[in-house]
Amino acid sequence: MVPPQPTPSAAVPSHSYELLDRRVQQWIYEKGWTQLRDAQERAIPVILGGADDVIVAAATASGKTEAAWLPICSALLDHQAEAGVKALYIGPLKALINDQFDRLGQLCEHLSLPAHRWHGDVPGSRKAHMLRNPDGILLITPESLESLFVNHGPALARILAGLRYVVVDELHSFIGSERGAQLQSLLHRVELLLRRRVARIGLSATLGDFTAAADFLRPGRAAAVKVISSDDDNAEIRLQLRGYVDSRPPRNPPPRITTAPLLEPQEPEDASDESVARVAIADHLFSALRGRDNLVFANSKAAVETFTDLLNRRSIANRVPEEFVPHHGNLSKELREHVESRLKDRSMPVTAICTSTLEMGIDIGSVDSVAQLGAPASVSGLRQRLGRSGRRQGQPAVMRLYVTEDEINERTPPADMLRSQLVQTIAMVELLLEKWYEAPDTADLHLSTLVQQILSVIAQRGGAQPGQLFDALCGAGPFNRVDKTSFAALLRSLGRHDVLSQSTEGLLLAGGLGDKIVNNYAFYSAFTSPEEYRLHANGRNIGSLPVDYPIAPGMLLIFGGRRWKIVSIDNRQKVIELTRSSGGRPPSFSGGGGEVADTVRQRMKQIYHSTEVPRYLDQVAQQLLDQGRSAFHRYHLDNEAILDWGNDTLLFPWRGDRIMNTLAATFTSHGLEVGQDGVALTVHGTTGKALQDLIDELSVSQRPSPVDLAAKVPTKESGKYDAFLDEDLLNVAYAARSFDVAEAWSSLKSMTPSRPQS
DNA sequence: GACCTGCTGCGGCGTG
Repeated sequence: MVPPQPTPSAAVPSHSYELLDRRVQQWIYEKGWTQLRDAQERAIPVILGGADDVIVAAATASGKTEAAWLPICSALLDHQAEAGVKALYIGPLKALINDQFDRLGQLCEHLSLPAHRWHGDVPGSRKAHMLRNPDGILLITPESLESLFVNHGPALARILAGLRYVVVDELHSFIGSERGAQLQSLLHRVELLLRRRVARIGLSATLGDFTAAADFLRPGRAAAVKVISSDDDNAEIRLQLRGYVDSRPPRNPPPRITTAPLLEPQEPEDASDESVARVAIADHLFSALRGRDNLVFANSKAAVETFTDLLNRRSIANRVPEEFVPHHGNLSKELREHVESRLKDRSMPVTAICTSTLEMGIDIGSVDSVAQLGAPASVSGLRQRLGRSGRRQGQPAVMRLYVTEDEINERTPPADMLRSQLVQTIAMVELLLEKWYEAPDTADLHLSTLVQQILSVIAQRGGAQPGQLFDALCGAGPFNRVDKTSFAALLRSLGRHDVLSQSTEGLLLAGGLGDKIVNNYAFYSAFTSPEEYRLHANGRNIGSLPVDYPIAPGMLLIFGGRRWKIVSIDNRQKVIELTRSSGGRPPSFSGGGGEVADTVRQRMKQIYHSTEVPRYLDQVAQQLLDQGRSAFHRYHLDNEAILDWGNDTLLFPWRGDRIMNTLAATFTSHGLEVGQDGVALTVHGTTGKALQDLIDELSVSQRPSPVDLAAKVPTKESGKYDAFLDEDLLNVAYAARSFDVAEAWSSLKSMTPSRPQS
């Protein structure tokens, strides 16, 4: 006799489980789950309610996506008869959408709920099928959703007719960026199209600021967003900060990689001009990481290539398998997928040397340790990187940080004497341990993305009245910080550039240039990308290279962890043909960096003042910290902000980059020549006395308007469509994005010696 | 000294 089967409801006894549809319970039961995870338990009743916007903040691999899908699928089963797509999932990466599609697919199949994915790599036939049979769940990128508005505008209301939920995955990756502004606009336009509100569900593992995240998810109604934060991430953290002193080898003059990305042939062994510190770091990485799975984060693509090459040559010299592989955004999809599959495969140890490409997204499980080469760019990035290790039960998160400072000689500038890279790294580690993260930067007006959205709404509706556009995008929309006057100026500016034209009835249409822009596939993204050459080797595409310096056949190159020689360059097809070689140099990539936060700089000053030595410093790092503190006191930076340095004067405000930028622009507008150099401003050709006089004068003067200050900055274009904006608009945008006049003035006041009232 | 992400529609051709 067969023993009675336990019912699904007996398998996972909990209140939330009981709320789920019987078919979803059945699926959970068949998966063999014995209980729901904390995030799931708490998210299910809220999401099933269907009316609330929700943020689910929980560590990766904590069942966060199921916390959304179990109740969503459960709710959708009640509305299967309705037409149209019922849930949208928006993901920042194609690879993430593919991952989710595979995982969600099992559940959906069990429930007979259709699931579709839509991004650039999905075949047109699948897309056509979705358009004919819109139903179930649609997994899509923001860019592809944009393309639906542009190319299927009239049909979109029908396609999305049954929409009840929008899920935004990796919510943090969108906040504050042009892409985030685009996403907000798309979500708002979906609701305008359907003439009703649709519940939004944001998922993230690293949100530093729930209020900012809620305000991003539902602008203006952040207080109503329900936040489910599941903090069961208490893995032990093991840190080591290793210091290195770089001395140039005795060759004259020392060649510098940054000035000559591709050099003539040279000896294949460790180039004799390779920095002493790099060689020592590579030696340590080789001995510490080999035989295990690790991620090594470098701060640039060039550094990724350099270290992969150094490590591979150590593998060859030691006759051991090559375990070190590069991963960055310019490598071909094939090479990157190869690295990703090697990381997922536990049978062979592998260490990926990477940029931020492996910070988030695809699920590569947990690695044994993480290394950071050079001072981290941000505390939140550091947290994200650390979180890649220690994700298996009972395993600590292990991170080694490698910081290099230059050897001191008679010409060493004060910023290097201060060992500021090391101190910045310590400040960031301390803040990380205190669970502080940078607040997302939401000051930008995103005018470039507003231009894109104006063109998109016009394409969607076949034209629009200026008032309609303002209402749809600015008034109640996500660009609500752009007022009517600025919006009118923006439209006029676009008209002058032939981006927009206006019919005699006042209807706005795309102009000649606007038409070309909308009808090119590059229109759908809100961000720019440089023109690049494809790199071919033996008929295979191995990646791409921005070419903004002279190149010629015969030149050598390190790329994808291997050494190459350029055979030919096809300027028309934009293809560089390569062949294997024994020498080479890593290429140079140009790109923007991050902004060091105010809190980090203020913490740096505290560290200089303190005598405490963090336990995670190795011996060299301790010596470097000691040297930095000695220099700090020797320069009297504990009491003074100004330091005479030859013909120049250095200013140390110990404030974030935005405030430093505001101070620099202020001094420039008073006729001074100012350079921004990490922790210091270098004021050229002036004395400390003269600078102090100016600071005293400024601190009691009226603060300038940020927009007037921006008018004096020569280059202000940064967004994709900034070229179509008039100077006045660029000034407003630049001021919002790059200045903090109030804090800059408070900094000036603090650098004024307090004088007794006479 | 400086990262990452994304991308339509259509015509033409070959194959089952």
